[in-house]
Amino acid sequence: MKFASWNINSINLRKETVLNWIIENNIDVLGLQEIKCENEKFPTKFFHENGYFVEVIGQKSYNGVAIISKQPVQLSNSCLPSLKEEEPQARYIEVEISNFIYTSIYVPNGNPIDTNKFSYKKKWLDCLIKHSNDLLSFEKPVILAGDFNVIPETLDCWDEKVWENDALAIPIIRKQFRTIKHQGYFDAFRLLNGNKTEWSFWDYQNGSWNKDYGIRIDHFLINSYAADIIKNCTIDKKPRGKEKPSDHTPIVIEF
DNA sequence: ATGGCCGAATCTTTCGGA
Repeated sequence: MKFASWNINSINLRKETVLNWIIENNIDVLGLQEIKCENEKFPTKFFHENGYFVEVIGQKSYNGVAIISKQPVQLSNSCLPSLKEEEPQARYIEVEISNFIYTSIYVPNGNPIDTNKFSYKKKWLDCLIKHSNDLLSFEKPVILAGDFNVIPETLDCWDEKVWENDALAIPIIRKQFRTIKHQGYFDAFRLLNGNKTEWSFWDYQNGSWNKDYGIRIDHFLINSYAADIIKNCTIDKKPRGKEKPSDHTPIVIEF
């Protein structure tokens, strides 16, 4: 069973790219972030016609998450439960599929750090900490997948100095990411690949792709039931080098 | 970071992203 996650930066601009990639790579379940459209504007029919099921939590212009799958999934959450009353942004979808719990997560960026965007990120991560802990009560594999907007450690970016005061790497945010892990989750990429340095995002600006100025901010955090059966975890950097790419490249996990 | 982009919508600018 192969799962993937991809911040696609507009699904309507890149629906063919997504379809071709999941077919070529034999992906069973794909979580998308930054679809940047409302539910009605999602290319649901396009994926149905090509044999895939779709679950969408969209919003106008920004954010938005979705799940595309070969088999039908059961929607278990369309928002972080403790944020439900006050959350206007589409950043979380959770499904059950063939004994797995799978998510597509889009954590707020949080910059600049002296604004309410940063406090919103901290609050959002606190709600994710709580919910991820609740998910550990299920005695089955749980995969928290998505764009966490967190550079977990120094070796996850091309130059630590550039990021040291950024909302993606500042100590308090890294600590929240570690708190999720301490509760009972593993960073699947680290678990399988040791200290390998690979990136999942390269900025459109500054010629970052050509200079390989990247960061690793897209992650799979998996519980012990998932760690028991994991086969591999990779970052497929090829899509980032193609025409009209997203600024993120997909990550893949296999069981 | 010499400086360099890209997407949706408000559409020849603005805002958000990382």
